Amino acid sequence: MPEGHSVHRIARQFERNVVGRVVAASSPQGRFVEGAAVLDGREAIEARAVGKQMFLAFEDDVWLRVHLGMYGAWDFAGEIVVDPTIASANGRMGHTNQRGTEIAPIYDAAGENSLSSIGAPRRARGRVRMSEQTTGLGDDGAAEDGGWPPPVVGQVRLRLLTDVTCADLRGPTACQLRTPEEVQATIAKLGPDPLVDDVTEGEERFAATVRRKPTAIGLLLMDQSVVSGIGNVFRAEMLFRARLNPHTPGRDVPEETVRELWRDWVRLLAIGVETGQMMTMDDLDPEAWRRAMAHRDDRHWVYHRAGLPCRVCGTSIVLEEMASRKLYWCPNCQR
DNA sequence: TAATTATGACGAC
DNA sequence: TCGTCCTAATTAC
Repeated sequence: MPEGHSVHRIARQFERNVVGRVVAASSPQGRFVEGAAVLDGREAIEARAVGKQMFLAFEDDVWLRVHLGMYGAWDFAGEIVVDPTIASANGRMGHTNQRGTEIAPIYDAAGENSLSSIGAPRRARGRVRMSEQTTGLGDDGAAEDGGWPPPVVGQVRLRLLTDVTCADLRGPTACQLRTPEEVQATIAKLGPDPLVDDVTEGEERFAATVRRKPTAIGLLLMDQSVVSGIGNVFRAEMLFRARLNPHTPGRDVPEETVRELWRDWVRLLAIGVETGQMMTMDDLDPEAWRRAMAHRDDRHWVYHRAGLPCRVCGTSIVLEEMASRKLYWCPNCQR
């Protein structure tokens, strides 16, 4: 269930571990057999993330488009080269379960220590799930059942295998082959992504769009044609950080506030890509930061805090449905 | 063991 | 505004 930061991290994993290699592709689940057959034996050329979508280019202009939707995830296994940028925040790579507990760290080749945070990319042996969910792999994170390739567990739509790395895709909303033109068309419909587009241009585009719409800002932030990569968590948090009422029509949001929203997204996305977590409470003292990183419940201003006192004013956080998604906000702070 | 939940998005009314 | 699709962890019973 990733928002934009996760998809960018996944694309980096593909760049590190799959791009430049020939893949063996299969669809153990059986629902992408024809597509996998086309990919099989091709070299991966490029990995690109835009908003919540990832595009993998293969030889001969064959592109794979993947959208994880609510439940999708990539599981990496085998020898995994870890991007030092990605590994830096936690000192090791891994993702969090619902409680925010670090799980499935990658272990080094000796299977002993988790990766250190500094230095060149390193090879590791183990597994990593590229989403925010727990893997059920166990806390030791080891994939030491010996066999290669790893046994298929559950519903694997697509398996991409290099000589040393295994990437399993499960539960995606979209997994399809596309032509370069189709990829371009898809990307063209998306709003600016701070990690793809020039941030200044992005700000102009975002501000111009928002300022001419009568639609509630709470809806606009989730609209991928307005801005790419924001999901339900970042939406709620950004609105609180801006002290903005989610129901304010886009065109009524002060220009400077709209621009501040964009700049906030630039900042939060960068933090998200570095840490792998949606840390929306910055300006914390070291102890509070540690707590926030360790426990998901300590990480947000309003998300998932219905009925709890606002961290700023004590008012009970409201939960309401907006376009059939849960929206959390403080009716006192966000006027 | 079953029900619930989830960080998405699309299409039919 | 609904229903639908996709999967697995967590919670309820």
